[in-house]
Order: sequence, then C-alpha cells, then structure tokens
Amino acid sequence: MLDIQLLRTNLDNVAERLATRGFKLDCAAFQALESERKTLQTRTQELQAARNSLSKQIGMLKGKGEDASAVMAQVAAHKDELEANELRLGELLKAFDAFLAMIPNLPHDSVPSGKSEADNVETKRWGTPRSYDFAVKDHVDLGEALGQLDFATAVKIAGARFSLMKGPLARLHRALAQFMLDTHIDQHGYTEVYAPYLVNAASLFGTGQLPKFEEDLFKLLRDDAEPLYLIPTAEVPVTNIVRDEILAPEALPMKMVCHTPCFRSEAGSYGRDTRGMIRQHQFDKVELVQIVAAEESLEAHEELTRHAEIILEKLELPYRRVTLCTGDMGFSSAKTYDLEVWLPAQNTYREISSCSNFESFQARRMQARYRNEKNKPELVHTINGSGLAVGRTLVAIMENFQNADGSITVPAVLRPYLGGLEKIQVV
RNA sequence: GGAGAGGUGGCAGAGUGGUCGAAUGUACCUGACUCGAAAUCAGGCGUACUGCAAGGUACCGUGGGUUCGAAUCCCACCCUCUCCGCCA
Repeated sequence: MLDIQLLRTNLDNVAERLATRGFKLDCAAFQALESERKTLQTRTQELQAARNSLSKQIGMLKGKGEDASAVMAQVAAHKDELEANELRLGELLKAFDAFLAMIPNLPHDSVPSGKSEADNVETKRWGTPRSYDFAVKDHVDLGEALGQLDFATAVKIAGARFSLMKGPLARLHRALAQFMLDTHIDQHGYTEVYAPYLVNAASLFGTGQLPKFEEDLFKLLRDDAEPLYLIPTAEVPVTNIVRDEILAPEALPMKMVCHTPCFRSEAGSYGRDTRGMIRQHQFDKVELVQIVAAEESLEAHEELTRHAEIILEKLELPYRRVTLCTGDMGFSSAKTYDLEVWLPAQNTYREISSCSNFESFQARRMQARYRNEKNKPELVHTINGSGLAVGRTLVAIMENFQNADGSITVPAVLRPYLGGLEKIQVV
C-alpha cells in the first residue's frame, strides 16, 4: 500500500511512475474523493467537538441536579446533520481504503522502464550450458523412462498440474530442499522457520495477494470460522510474523529461511507450461525473507539475491540474472531480480527464483514497524526471494545432468544427502 | 463434539453510562544524586488523521444498535484461553 500522503502531495508524480508499470491511476477519482473527504471530515469533526462539549455540560448539570433540557435541545438541533455526515464519511474512508488497496507499488528509480518481459534487462550470466553429443530429452521423458516420475497417476489421484515422484528422484527432490536450507542456515546466516501452510485473509492482505489476486489462491471455506487459504508461497506466513508489531531496533535485520509446499490455482494460465513440472498446483520452495530498517533494504536485496545465486552455483547450474522492467514486476514489488536457470530441452533460461524488495509497501499493509533512532515507530522494509524453487531446480538438474543412457548424474554437493549416490538410473 | 472464561496502551492489569484516551505497576526516554553504575527522586512516555499553532477528531477484538453522552448497556460476528471427549 502506498502512503496516502504521497498521493495527496505528489499525485501527478505518483501517477507518472505508476504508468511506467502499466497502471493507470484514476487521478480524477482520487481528487474527487479527497476534496469531499477534506470538507466532510472538517465539518464532521466540528460537529463532533460541539456535541462532545455539550454532552459534557449535560453531565455536569445533571451531576449538580440542575435542568439540562436547554442544552439537550442544542445537541438535538445538529443530530441529523452529524449522523448523515458520519455515515457519508465512513463510506468515503472505505472507498479510500479500497482504492489504495488496489494500487501497486512504485517502481524504484533504478528499475528499467518497459512494457513486458521482453524489456527485462539481463545483467549477469554464470556458467556455460553444456553441449551434448546426443539428443537431449526433457525432464518428463527422462523421469518417466526412469519410472520415477508419473503424471498419469497424479492425475488419477488429484488432477492436472500435480506430479508424483518415486524412489531416488523423490529422494533427490527432498535432498535439494535440505541442501538449500543447510546452506542458508550455516553459510548465509538465516534462521530456519517452520510456519503454517494455511493462513487467514489478513495475512494475505498484508503481503499483497488480497484483495486483488484471490483467484490465484486455494480457499477453504469453513462453518463458524473465517476462511483459510493455502499459502502460495512461504513469503506469506513468514513475512506476517512481524504484522502489527513494533520491533526493537536491535531485532533488525531479521533473516529467515523457510521450506514449504506452495499452492497456486494457476487460474488464467490454461495452456501455459502444461507439460511437466514447471507449472504445478503444488510445489516446494525454500524461501528467504529479510525484515530490515528502511535504509538497509537496497543492500539487503542485493545480498539476498546473491544468496539464491550461490545455490545455483553450488549445483553447477548455468543461470542468468534479469532485472525486471517496470511493466513486468509483481504488484507489491519496488524492484525485482529474477534468476533464470538454463533448461537444455527448452534451449532457454527459465525463472527459478524471484527476489524482490517491497520497501515499505507490505509493511504499511501489515503495520509492521520498528523504533528508529528517534524512538519513533517507522515502517520496516521487507525483502524476499526464492532460494530456490525446489521443483524447478529438480527439473534443471535432470535436464542439465542427463546422460546418453537416460541416467542423471547427481551434482557433487548433493551426494552426501543421497547416501553417496552418484547417478540416478532405473532401479 | 460438549461446557465455561475472556479480548483494554510495549508488557502486566484496573475500569459496569458523564472531565476515561483511559488508574496503577513495569519497561523505555530525560534530568538530579554518583568517579561511574545500581538504588532512589522528579518529569516525560500509545497510534493515526487534521491544523501554522493552540488545539480538534477517531481508536479499549470487528461490525451494528440504544443514548444528549458508550471501554462500560444490547445484538451479531471473529479470535484466544481453560476443562471434558476424540485424535496424529
């Protein structure tokens, strides 16, 4: 959520910056709401002040046993106007909230402007894609030939966009998550977190998934209780740890890592990535979250992105870093780096991690603050990124480390997690 | 599933219709004392909106209602806790 003061004082500038990300701010609607609010709020508060002081007089008169009917008549004279004003003001303030809740974050100045994915800027490339002296297979063909990846059975059990893994491949998947967690905990200084996979609407509002993106979520309706949602990412429960908190300055920075399954309905993505494990309703992800003081967030964002890159490097997976342009960024983000891993079967780089700095956007929605040097509550900045998406990492390993006979070489750093296994083959 | 209790400021905890935005304690900040600290004493200390300022307004789980006036009364909802049952 943006600071409403910024809209009041710099509306045109805000509108311009939002336009770069393809959002058309309805300035006229805002100004109409704002001018009505200002006069209405002033008048309402005058009436309330008068009522409060007259009511106080009534209390004093009655306390002394005197007649208060004259004063009561005075209050009654403005009763209808006050009630009408309060009603209208309530509606206006609600309209403001709804208006603000739908406005995306402002892009950081360093973000390249652009309309779509095509305008993203590649800023780094690591590793050289291997060359193969045989026809490469994709992970679906590889996994099914190994008898360890089975989409047909997953469809029977649950439906489209689910997968079933068995044997060493399932173990490799688990090993990946363990390896990522261990690296971030032992080498990057993160605290491991285990968090709920079901969250309430307030948490999803806090991180920006609600109200705008409800159709992307799996929702569980309950009798006699609020609905719960399956988390689309660990970002939601972990970032919301600090919702409605005023943190002591020494509590920052908070660096947390959390491995969870993620659930996305993928509504509106029919026909995209329907083959294989790239786009699933359920996938595992190791998520990095940092809660930092405002002036630290730019640097923390770089650091966190680097932590995700190191996983790819340890796994010997070629990747590139892309700075998302203004038009391609997520709703809540001020700046996003995507890490894209090389997939030989697709002969292209595909997103495997997305690292974003939200600045105070989520913090304002969450009311997450810390006490600054002046002991005043100030909004924290939030940063998160995948470190990494486990399912897609598995896909990348299968495709990049495949051999002519259809076996898959296990990257050296993962072997200790697989009892020393060097190669995944038919069992 | 059954029964009960409760939601008040950073925390603890008073407050059952009228100077209550809220006692008190604690934490925190400032000052005094001290070589320094502790202890003690004095003062300050919620959030947001609005105003140049003085000040004003709102907020005691959420939303309604009663009233001249609601933290306090009524209704609905949400959440938490305790006991019993069931259960990984």
